[in-house]
Amino acid sequence: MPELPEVETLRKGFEKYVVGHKILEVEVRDKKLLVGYEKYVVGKKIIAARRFGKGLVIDLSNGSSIAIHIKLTGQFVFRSPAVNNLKLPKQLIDGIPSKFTRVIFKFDRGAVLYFNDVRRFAWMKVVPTSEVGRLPFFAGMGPEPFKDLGFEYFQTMIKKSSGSVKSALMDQKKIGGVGNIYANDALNLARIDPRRKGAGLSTEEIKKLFDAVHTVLKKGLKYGGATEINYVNILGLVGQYQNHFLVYDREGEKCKNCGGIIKKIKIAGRGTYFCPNCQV
DNA sequence: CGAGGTACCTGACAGC
DNA sequence: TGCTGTCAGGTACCTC
Repeated sequence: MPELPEVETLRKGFEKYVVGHKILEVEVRDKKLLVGYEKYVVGKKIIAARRFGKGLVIDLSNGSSIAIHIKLTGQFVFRSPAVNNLKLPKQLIDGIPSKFTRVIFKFDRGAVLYFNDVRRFAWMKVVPTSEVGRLPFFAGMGPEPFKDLGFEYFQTMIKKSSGSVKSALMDQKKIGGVGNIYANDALNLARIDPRRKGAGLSTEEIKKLFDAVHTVLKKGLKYGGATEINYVNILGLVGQYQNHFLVYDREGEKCKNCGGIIKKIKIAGRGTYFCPNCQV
């Protein structure tokens, strides 16, 4: 699912292919998105693509930005004469535009950016670039791995949380960017039972977890993210991290660490996978 | 304030 | 075949 590695992979794609293009036309097919804001983006050039946690920010040449959260099923797929000449592997999503295409950005030089979203959970907001940080989602977000998440803060945060350690990892207000997949895998790598209360973890365990969070996110980035439902990068290609899950979506299979059988339970309403044998 | 539950939305899939 | 029910996941919002 779109978590830090997936959104970062998408952001890199924007940087490589979309930045520099000028928006000539916007076709909004879903009335929930961008309606009334077309005038702020048409005729403007895309100058940067930034990421905050699982959020994406596209900066425009007129001092406006498009803040985006692709939620569960949002996809951005870029096409241009140059991209069409690339020899892309046969894992392309098919049918763009499709009935799930919600917005189409038409650029100069024959380029097009499709925004697809099956479940329509995604949001897209146009705001002055200087005010992106005031949008509630960004304003409330905690520090994020590889950026400003320090161990001292992480340790304090985990120890004072009253719920399960897994819920704490997934709380965007506590840490930005970690979702269900990477929380499950990080806890397996740190050999910690996801049901445990954060307050009950030792400093040593918290250090292992801190390192594990970074390790699994890095691995996710290396494989271009995970495609569980329909995440794709800017070219429409699926990620590969799902082939390297430690425990996520592997109920009944063997733990890669100890060979124990992976179990699935629910924690705070979320599917939770762990190895009862080595995660204690 | 914090943590848990649920709505949001729709396709996939299991079971009848 | 086709219908019904359940599940999935990130966040907003409500409730305790």
